[in-house]
Amino acid sequence: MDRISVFNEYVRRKGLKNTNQRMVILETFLGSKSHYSTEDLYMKLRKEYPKIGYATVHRTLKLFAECGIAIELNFGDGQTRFEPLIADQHHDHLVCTSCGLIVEFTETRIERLQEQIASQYNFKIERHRHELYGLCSDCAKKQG
Amino acid sequence: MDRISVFNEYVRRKGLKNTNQRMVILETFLGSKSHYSTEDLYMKLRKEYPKIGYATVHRTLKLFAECGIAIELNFGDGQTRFEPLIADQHHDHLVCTSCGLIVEFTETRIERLQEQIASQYNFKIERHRHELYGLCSDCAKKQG
DNA sequence: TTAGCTTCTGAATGTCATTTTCAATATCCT
DNA sequence: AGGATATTGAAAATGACATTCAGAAGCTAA
Repeated sequence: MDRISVFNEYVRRKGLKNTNQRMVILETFLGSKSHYSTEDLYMKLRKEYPKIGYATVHRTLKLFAECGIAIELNFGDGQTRFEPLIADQHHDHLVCTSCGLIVEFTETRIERLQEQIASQYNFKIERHRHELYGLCSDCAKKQG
Repeated sequence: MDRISVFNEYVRRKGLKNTNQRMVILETFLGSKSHYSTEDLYMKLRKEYPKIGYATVHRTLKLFAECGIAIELNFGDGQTRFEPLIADQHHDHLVCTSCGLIVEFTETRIERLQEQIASQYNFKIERHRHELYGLCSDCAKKQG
């Protein structure tokens, strides 16, 4: 089931309504590989739909996270970012602390070790966050 | 060098001053295993030192992070927490999403894999964040 | 020790992302 | 279509964090 269907399904099940704004936001959100903050997406949408409200964008992004087609990311810069999520395609992030570049990685060996740790402590893991912060190759060159 | 000395050293080197409030905050901060938010520590201190200000607690915690005797943690609940840090004793966290329990873990195999990933992408890692979210054994029992 | 300079403190205020409110509007169901 | 209910967008509220400022306290040199 694609993400648009997942969203529609969720909206129906919850007795919510399917509005133009939500569709427009969804399409724009899915049609990019970016990690949008509310601000980012709002600015992008405003070019084509000047009447759209900031609060609507924000509420809709939260809704995406709620229904599982997006996840909230928080890299500690005081801005929550939202990332379109593909079912069963988990990944983690490398974040350049200089230019803000975000690179995704997956490492199944780490995932397995996580499970071991969880069972050691009798935790039932729901999700995790794993971020590596440092300089990307370009910034490392520039800044020594 | 213990953490009090590290702090005093830092204060001296930076031309800052050694005040009563800072000492009181430092002692309380180090004398607990908690992961304090500014609010938490402020409330705790207030019992014994009612005149201490929120801003002072907050500024001092930032100072601890600055001089390396604490790190800022962010578990995505909108509150920055500060953790007393022991030099060379890095660890990551298991966080119970139900009761808020925080358990620390270390796993050198994961650390090694991280380094491999970083070099794959030509990143120069400065720090990382690795958190596993889920239910602790108690909450898992209670909530099924 | 004191004078004099600098930093610190605490209360108040500012800032910024996010959330809520509310009246007008749009959607959905029958 | 009619009517109940959710949504929208502008504005205001919230909450964590940061800054300001005047008075207080720490530091340094003589």
